Amino acid sequence: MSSVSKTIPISSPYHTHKTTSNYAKKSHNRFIFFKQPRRTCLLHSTVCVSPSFTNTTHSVTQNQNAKINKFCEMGDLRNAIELLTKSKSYELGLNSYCSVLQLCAEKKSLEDGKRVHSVIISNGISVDEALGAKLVFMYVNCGDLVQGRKIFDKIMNDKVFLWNLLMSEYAKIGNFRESVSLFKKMQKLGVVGNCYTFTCVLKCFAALGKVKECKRVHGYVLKLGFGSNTAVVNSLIAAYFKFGGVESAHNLFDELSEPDVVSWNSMINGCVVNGFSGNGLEIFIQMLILGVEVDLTTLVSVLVACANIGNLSLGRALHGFGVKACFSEEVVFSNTLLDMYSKCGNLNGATEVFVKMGDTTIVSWTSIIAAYVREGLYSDAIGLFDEMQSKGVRPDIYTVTSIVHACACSSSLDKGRDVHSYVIKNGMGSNLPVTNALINMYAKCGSVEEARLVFSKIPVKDIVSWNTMIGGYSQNLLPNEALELFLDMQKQFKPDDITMACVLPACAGLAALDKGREIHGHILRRGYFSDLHVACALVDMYAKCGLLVLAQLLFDMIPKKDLISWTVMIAGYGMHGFGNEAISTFNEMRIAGIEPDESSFSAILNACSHSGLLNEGWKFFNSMRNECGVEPKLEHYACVVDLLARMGNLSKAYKFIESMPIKPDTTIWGVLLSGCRIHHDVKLAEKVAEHIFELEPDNTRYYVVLANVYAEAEKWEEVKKLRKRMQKRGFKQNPGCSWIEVGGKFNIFVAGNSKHPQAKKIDVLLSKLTMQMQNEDYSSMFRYVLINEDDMEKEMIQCGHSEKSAMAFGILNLPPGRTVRVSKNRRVCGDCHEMGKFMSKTTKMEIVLRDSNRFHHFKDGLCSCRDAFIAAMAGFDESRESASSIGCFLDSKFHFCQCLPLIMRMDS
DNA sequence: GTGTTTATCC
Repeated sequence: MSSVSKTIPISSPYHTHKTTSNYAKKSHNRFIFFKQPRRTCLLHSTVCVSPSFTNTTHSVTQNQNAKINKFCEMGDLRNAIELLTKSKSYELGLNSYCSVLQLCAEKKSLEDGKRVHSVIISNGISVDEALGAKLVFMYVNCGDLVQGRKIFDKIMNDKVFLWNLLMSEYAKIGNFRESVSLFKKMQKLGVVGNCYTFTCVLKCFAALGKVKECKRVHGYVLKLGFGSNTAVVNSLIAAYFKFGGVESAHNLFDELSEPDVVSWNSMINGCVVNGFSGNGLEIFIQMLILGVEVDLTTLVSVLVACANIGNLSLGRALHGFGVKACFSEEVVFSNTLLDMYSKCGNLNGATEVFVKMGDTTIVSWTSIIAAYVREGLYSDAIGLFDEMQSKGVRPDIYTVTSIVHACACSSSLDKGRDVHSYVIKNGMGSNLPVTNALINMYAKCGSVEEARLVFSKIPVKDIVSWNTMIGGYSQNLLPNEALELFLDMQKQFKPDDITMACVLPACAGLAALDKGREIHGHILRRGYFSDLHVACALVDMYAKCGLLVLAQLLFDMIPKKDLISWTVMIAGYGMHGFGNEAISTFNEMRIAGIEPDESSFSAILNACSHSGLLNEGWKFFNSMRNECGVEPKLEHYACVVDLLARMGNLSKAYKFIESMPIKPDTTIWGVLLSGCRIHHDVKLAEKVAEHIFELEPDNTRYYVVLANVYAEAEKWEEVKKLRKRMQKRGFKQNPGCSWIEVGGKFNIFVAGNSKHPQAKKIDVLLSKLTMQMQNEDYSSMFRYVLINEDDMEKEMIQCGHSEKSAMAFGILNLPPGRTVRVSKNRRVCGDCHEMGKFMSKTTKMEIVLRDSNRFHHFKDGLCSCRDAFIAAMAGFDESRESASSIGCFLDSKFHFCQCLPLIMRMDS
């Protein structure tokens, strides 16, 4: 780096055009810049055309042949062919045909070549080795590989150069198999290869992923004495890098007596491709120190290295370097440069390069589109994509992948579908990056069915396909599907760190602690904890499975915590009711120099809600915009309304909602409605409810809340009216359900269903405990009279007390000292909440109950949710009012997945 | 020799 800036005065790359040529001359004595030499014709120098004059009339023949040769020498193909065609067969020597064919080949004129060939045929010339070779060369060089091969097979030439020609031609079109099979045939016939043969065959074996064959060729090459041939060793270096043999490649390079620019480039590129960009840069600097010539390839590789490690300053220097070396007109240079700026986070630089480009290719467009996507400017990226197409540039797989990603990130489902049909129409449907991006797009846009459809149609899936689909299920709150797919995947693939990060949220969603622990073991064995994504997902999983202490322990083990890790921990404390711990963690984060974002403010405000910390909540809310420049969203306003309403500041909460700069949704009004219920404000409740019914007339849950408000005020007429209004809408609710994992097996208790094998034992225990509770006057906690059961639909009122049964099952089946961990898909009912406390006191067992909103730790007759809230709500179960009152009223993203665990046995 | 796909939090 320093050597670059010492020798080259770096000014802005954009202002160097005028002085370019002068500067290039000046720097010539230190660095030699050159563009790649044009591929010279190999055959021109190696083919000896035997001058065989077998025909009669010496002077005429000589005359015609000499004229043709003269035309050929001057490159006048038209006249050469004209003369050839006009001449009589006996006037022409083989030499003339060869010369004309050679010129056709050089001019890449297949039409003319074919004409010469037909003249040869009609003249009845027998094609000898030399003429045959020329014909093959002409056809191959003019792009007709098939015809060339046909003639080659007829003449069976033993000249190496023809074999090399065909091999390299097949390699060029990507038919490495054919190239390799020619090599094998050649060996069978005893044709000894030369350096061109081996460079080509190494390339082919490397491309085919044949490690063993490459090593065999390596040995063969040494035996034949090509071990010090720079070109051959260069191919060996490239081959070893291809298989990750970084050390072998280095050894080969070190032993090279005369490394050329290709050797250096191979080393740099090999390092960069294998993830050692830093080493690549070091080698480049070595090159500069030694004064080795630097070419376009070198610059391109080094720019990629800069992009990989985000070294913008070196990238800029190389920009100037390249401009001075006259590479600015090279599309490849500009494309790489563009991408470097983008990957180093400098969109302006990337855009400037793009705008100033003379010629652009599909790569340029893809790079600039990817640059916008990288910056989160999705609609601009989509706009560029459309502009590109309107200019007649057809998107390829790379472009499509990038734009599908943009659709995924901006939830542009319709555009995504458009691109999908383009993919199908253009036969890109079998490209894995494309299909994987499509799966991701559908999943991110919430259309899991379409995602699954694309996934199912892939015949050979890679690990990205599996990870994407598993993650898609997790994100769409389908943890059972995610875990099921995770099991399927393991039949074919070893999960990697990304798989872990994709599947852990599913464990968290189901509170599947045993499965989570199993995955944790996997993570430890494979050393995945060092990955931040994995570590955060693990902390989150343990927090959501109720093991807050373990979550905290793991969190402390994360060496470099980022915003997400802090947010996970803050949210973890919050959902367990540790508001003060959440606050101190939040403060610690800020001291660590990490600026909070929307999500971390959600986490801390929710934590305040769960712990009823009104003043603190206000403080955080105000600091959002004022100190941190984060614009509050609906979820943040909802937390403040929750805090105000819970504390009885109902009119203040109402005014707060009215003053909101964004339109309040039903959640916000619903939170206030719940507050009205707790504080028995019928009038305000009616007013608030009308706002809700206007916004969401079909959401019956708020009718239920209002019905409870009326019932508690004994306004039975109003309850009746409301019930009629509700019946018109219809009322449906999923069953309440609780589950407990014992010995890796899920035991599910559905409300009102007593089909569990241990139902009798559970009933006996619960009856016994209920009796004890009544004796100890626990029932006095139930202050409210329930709405008359006959008045309301039965299923609406029935709680079924599934959590009670699950807790009882845990007590009966777990050894003493173990914590009973129960999860519920809805809010805990007040009755069961009291039972939980009582159980923890009489059995001396700790019970952790996760409801749809938060955790309740029952210990020694107390609950972590603090019973201040219980007094206001006791006796009301969640089936009558789902935005109930333990903890906060909120139904935000903060809530747990409300799915039931369908997989009964999780052991794989 | 340049460009593309998967993950953690609220």
